[in-house]
Parts: sequence; C-alpha cells; structure tokens
Amino acid sequence: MLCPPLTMTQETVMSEPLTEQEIVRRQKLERLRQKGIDPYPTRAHRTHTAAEAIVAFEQGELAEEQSVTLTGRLMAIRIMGKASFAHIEDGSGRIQFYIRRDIVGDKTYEFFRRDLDLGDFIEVTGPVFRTRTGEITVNVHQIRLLAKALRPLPDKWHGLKDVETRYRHRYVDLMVNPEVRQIFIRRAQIVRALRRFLDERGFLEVETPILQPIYGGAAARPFITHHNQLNQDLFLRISFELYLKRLLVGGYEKVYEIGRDFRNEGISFKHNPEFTQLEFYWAYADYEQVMHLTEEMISYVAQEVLGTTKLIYQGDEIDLTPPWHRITLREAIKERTGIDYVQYPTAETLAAVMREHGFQPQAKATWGKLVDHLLGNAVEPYLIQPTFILDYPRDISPLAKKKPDDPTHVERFEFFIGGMEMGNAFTELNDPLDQEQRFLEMRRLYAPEDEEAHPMDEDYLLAQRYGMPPNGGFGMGIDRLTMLLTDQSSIREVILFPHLRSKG
RNA sequence: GGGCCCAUAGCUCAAUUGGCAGAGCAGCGGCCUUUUAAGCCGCGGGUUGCAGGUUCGAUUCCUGCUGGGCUCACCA
Repeated sequence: MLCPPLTMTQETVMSEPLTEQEIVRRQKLERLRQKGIDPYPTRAHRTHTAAEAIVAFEQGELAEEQSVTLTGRLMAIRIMGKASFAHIEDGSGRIQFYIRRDIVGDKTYEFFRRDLDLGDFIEVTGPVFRTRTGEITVNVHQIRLLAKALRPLPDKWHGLKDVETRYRHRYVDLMVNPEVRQIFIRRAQIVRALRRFLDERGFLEVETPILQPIYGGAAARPFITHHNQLNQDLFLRISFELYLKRLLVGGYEKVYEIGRDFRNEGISFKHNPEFTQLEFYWAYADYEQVMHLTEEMISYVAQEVLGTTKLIYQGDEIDLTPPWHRITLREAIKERTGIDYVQYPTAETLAAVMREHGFQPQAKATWGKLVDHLLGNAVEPYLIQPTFILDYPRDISPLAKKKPDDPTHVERFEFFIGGMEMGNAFTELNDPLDQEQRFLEMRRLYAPEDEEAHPMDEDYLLAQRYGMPPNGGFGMGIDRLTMLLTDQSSIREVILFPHLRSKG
C-alpha cells in the first residue's frame, strides 16, 4: 500500500484541512480501536520516573531482572529490524528503552512498529540494563499506549524555532525545547525565593482587588471592564499600591503581594500588557532601609536560584553582591549629559536645553516627563551593574514623601540592572493633606479627557486621615527579574503565554 | 503609531539575472537483533501568508493587507 486515500469524514472544528501525517495518525487510531486497544486509557501506572530508574540502577538498588514501569512521551525511535531502540521523556528527563521481537512477541512488536508515533504517551515495563555503549536502558517486556498524539512533533534535532508558533502554541515549544521548560522552572524558583525571603522577615502576604472601581498607584492607562448585574464599569488594576497602604492604616506593619498588573499600553521587549509585580510596604522604614532590603533580597534570590550572585546578562558580567552603586538622579543625568536639570526649572527651558543636546522630547511633555526622558534615554541603557538612582523630582512622584532638606525632591529610588528598570520604591507619603494637594496637582496637570489623568481616590485620602504610619514601599517587575536571571532579552520569553495580536 | 526586516512541505532551511519549487528531519513501503541526529533502498507530501499588479513567464519585481521580529515613539 503506497498511500491510503486522503479522506476523513469525521466532523471537525478545525478550519485547516488535515495533513497527510494527521490522516495517517487518525487511521492508526482507528486501527487500534478495531483491535480492541483503547488509545486513551483511563489509568496509567509507573514505579519510577526516568531519573529515578537511572539512579536506582546506578546504585544497584534494582534486583536482577527486576522490572520497572515508566511512563512518558515517545521522543525518538530507531528501528533495526527485529529489535528497536527508542527514548521516552517524562518530567524528570529521558530514558532509552530497547524492544525485541523475540521478547515481546510478534503482535506487540508490530504494535510498537506500526501503531505508535513520536509524540505518543506510553508506558513501558521491563528490567533495566546497560547497553554496549553504556546507556542505561529499559529492556521492554510490556508496552502500552497511554495517549495517542494526532499531530506530528517538530524536527527532533532543530526543535521548534518559529517565534510566533512558539508563543501561540507554547505547549509545542515546551515539549521539544527543554531550555524553554527550564526558564519557567527557574521563574517558579525565583518567586518561591522571594516569598521565602519576605516571609522569613515577618511580611504578611495578602491579596487585594484586581477589579477596581478606581485605579491608581502608577501612571498608566487601564483596561476597562464591566460588571453586568451592578451595571458598573471596573478597571483592571495598574498597581497594588493604594490598597496595600490601606492595610498599614489598618494596623499590619509589613505586607506584600505578588500578582498581576494590567497596563493598556505599548508592547515591547520589556512590556507585556499583563505582568507580574511584587510590592511590599514596611511600616516605620524609609527608603534607605528599603534599599538595603532590596539589595539583600535580590542577591538572596540569585544565590538561591543560581547558586551565585554573579551572572552573565546578554554578554555583560553582572555582580549582584551588595552594596550596589548609588547615585542621585540629578548627578546621574549630569554625568551622562552635562545637563543639570535643577538649572532649568520649567518645561520650556529644560526642553530647550535638551534640544541643544540633541534630544527630541515630546512637544507637550511636562517638566517631570522631560527629566524622565533624560533618565530613560541617556542614563538607563548604561546602568548595567545594579544601581540605585535616588531622589526624584517631586512632581513625577505624587505618592512619595518630600526630602526634609529639599522640598523639590522626594525620597524615591529606582533600581536598574542590565540596562533595565527593575523596580521603584520610596518613603511613602503619609501626610493626608499633602497627599490631597498632590492629587489635586496631578489633576491640574492633565486635562480631564486625558487618558493618563487619574481619578481621585477619595477613600485612600480618607484612610490616610485615620493615620498612616511612616513607611517604605517597594515595587518590582518579576518578569524582568526573571529575564535577568535566565539571560533572556525579551519579556515574552519569560511569560508562558505572552499577549499576541489575534490572527485573521 | 513610524522605520527596517521576515513569512516556501508537519519541522528546520535552500532555490543563480524573473525560467520545470528542492534538501534534511518527520511520514509511508522494504532491508536490518546493542542503536543513539542509527544506516541503506524506494515512495508520497506545496494555494511559496492573503489579495491585486507588471511580465510570454513571478517564490523572485511592484502595491495593498494579515501576522511576527527588531527599533523609535509612547510608558508620573
């Protein structure tokens, strides 16, 4: 038989016609059913993972001819007539098995040869031995199908490279690219280490609303949704800040949250519309103490996850060992551009001198945005080693407390590693009347129809009037930290299902 | 949103100046009882992202569209 007729009459929800290989696999499925074999049996059995079987054999824990039963996905097949080698892969790794016709019999051997495909999940049982070339191998006595795969696997050597397919069908990426699987294991380790670090220091993990009637705590455009029964528009949160600080009013002294923020903005190598944030708030601390905790926390995580505080990011050697470099924003900008922004206290004069220096700021940018432009364009890309940039202009930091000796600046820092902003922190503003003025100021800065204009959170002001302890707050992008610790240049490589435009 | 680049078989990639769309892997048939990117022989598989245009002839040149990548802008 050269090629079976390429027709399939079964109804399908997929719009694409079946490929030849898919038709062949469905025919095998039918053949199995006719033989009375369930291609999707309800239960599987295993005595060892692949890794456990290998260790058990190496340590002599398996008696002569003692059978093990392993499960996994069929990843490679080498048929040599009346005997064959193949590899299965489970969550612990790969292991080879050997199957001989004279051991399993004609019927089983033909089942293996004709009915199984790469990608199928199977169960194999038999004693473990070492081949002539030294590989620990299961000598199969019984083999069973656990789940038939109806789509062919990508190239066994080159894997799946097409970036769009990797993101849209991440499960395929994960099944054939082990280094991708490793990234998300490491991501979980990072989050676990952060939790452990904060838990050990008495921080309480809390959960605050994702659906919020008023958004705030950051400068970003929100996603809007709607509650039908309440007939109420709601916003997906852009930060946790205002809710977490309410908890300090309530009496908790150390709180943190790890969760998702949503920002309705541009997508780039370091921006995804939804991303994971860590924020903590610490009563009676200031931004100096938060800085200490930050460098301690990040180096702890690196030590826990990588076993070292030195790493390579995109070709640069980075040393996370504290203490980190500290420089004021004003000095950093002066160092890189020669511009001392305090000499140009209005948007007009600052924009003018920036243009003289070759910058092209937005025409209607506020003074604070101009300073931020200088930071982002002239300073940030050079901050490869971990660096705290301190003391931001007051008018771009409406939730931060003024410096006692300089009311034009606030006690705020951002920290940068590998040329990326990793986090933002400040001595939190806890003066309810000052806070109210800041909110009113922000409202004046933006026209009401401006999408960046922020609604006034009156309940937050009310909370502060009950008394909020002085405190230091902190926010950090976990996706970016994961990029750093896995040496990835795109945030999409550290998010399992990154946002992509719909097709068609 | 602007600029640049990319899209060819299930996967990874070729295709000369515009001249018959190919290879490896995967698949199918055959040989092969310690292989490991197994090997050998044979066979099938394409709306070249989509829609137009130029041309005797378009994977190739042009326009538009869709999706992706990089980059700039945007992102208190």
